[in-house]
Amino acid sequence: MDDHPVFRSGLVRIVSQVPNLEVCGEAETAVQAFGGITRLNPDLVLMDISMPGKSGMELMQDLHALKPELPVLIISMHDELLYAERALRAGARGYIMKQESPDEMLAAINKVLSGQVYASPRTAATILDSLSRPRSAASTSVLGKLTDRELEILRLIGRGKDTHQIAADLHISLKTVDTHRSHVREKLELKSTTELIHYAVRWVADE
Amino acid sequence: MDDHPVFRSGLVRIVSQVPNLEVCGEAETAVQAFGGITRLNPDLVLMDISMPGKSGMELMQDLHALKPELPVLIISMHDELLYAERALRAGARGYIMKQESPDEMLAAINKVLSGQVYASPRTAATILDSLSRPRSAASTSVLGKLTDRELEILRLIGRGKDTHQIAADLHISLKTVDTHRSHVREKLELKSTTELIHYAVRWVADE
DNA sequence: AACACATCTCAGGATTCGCCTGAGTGGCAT
DNA sequence: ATGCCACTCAGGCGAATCCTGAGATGTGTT
Repeated sequence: MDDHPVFRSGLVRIVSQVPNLEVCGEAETAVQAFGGITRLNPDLVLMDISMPGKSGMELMQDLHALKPELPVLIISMHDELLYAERALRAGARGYIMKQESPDEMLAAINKVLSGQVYASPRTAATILDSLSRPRSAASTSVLGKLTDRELEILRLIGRGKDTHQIAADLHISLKTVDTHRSHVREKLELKSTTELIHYAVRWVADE
Repeated sequence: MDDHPVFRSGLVRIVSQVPNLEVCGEAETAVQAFGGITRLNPDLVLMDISMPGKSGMELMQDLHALKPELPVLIISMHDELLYAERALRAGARGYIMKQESPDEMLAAINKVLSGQVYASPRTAATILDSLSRPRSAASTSVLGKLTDRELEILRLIGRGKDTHQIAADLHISLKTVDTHRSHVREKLELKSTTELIHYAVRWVADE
């Protein structure tokens, strides 16, 4: 699943070239993906987590709750260790970046299919490192203190969305978005709304 | 040029399917692209620009300085009118989003190849609208429409100051700052406060 | 099983903020 | 002198924000 048709086309081609692999379905949105997965019952799901509207992370969690044994490989466009860790924690079996070569993509796919977990060496090293030092790092950055939902809202704020749009996108109450905003402001020690937006925009700018 | 090999692969396939189109080279980085373009002398360049990094924008300008007549179609992952306008101003002949379908990609490519400028209907409408308002011919940018005071306010907003701080800094009434803000919003056609801050922060970021 | 804890969700009320209308002053050009 | 523009500010109304509190769910602990 990916909301970039051309990228998806390229990925399908790469996967199809391998004899024992076959693409049984594609999806552009979270709902399409969910429907397709329940209907087609695939052996593996390739998923981009940076998608418009619904959070890919949320879909990841729902999917994992529905089919815990279904391996999912996350294909992300950002090199965020933060995302990788959260994705794996949400039940993903692998995390790879869009920048990677087709060969590396196939390697990741095969590894996940065989039951192993895939992560780039750098990602793996950092995650293992953070596990060995549970509390000291306290998350390399203040952003680590934020929950998945809070991080998602911060990202949407950074993209220029106001509270109403965010509520609509996430299908939750305006009041809920409000609460998340407050928590983000509190955790990040931002005094005003302006500072919050300022921080969010700058953070999103250097994803 | 794109730093996502799989996306590039998909794009190459789509372009290759059209009889009279041929891909003569690919590049992953700016330097590769520059070398390839001077060596292969293509009729058209398809380029992804990761705007936040700003390097794509600079490359666009350099490229245009080197070969002003070479048409460039920007493929961006951002649905940002601000980016589209900047890209076209930097010499690009078209601006399309990664979310678009292969058909739309081909339509854009053909349009640019035939010498026309491509932009999505929404993007085109906004840009044309801004051009249809005569105003001072001296202003190459929408920012030119702003008065000195308004520009100053916008800069302070971009630095993360809220209305109260700005009023204090400038030793004027909160209401006056309020009025300036309204005028800025009006001239820049920004719908909400969030968009205003969003615009301001990014403008300040690449002063 | 019982418990504490975190997360996500939402509401009500107090307050502030943003937005719109209107308006006064001073500079500058025709 | 007149018109235009930039800058300044106030009042009022609706909207957004901030704070407090709280229910539901899931997770991990004892």
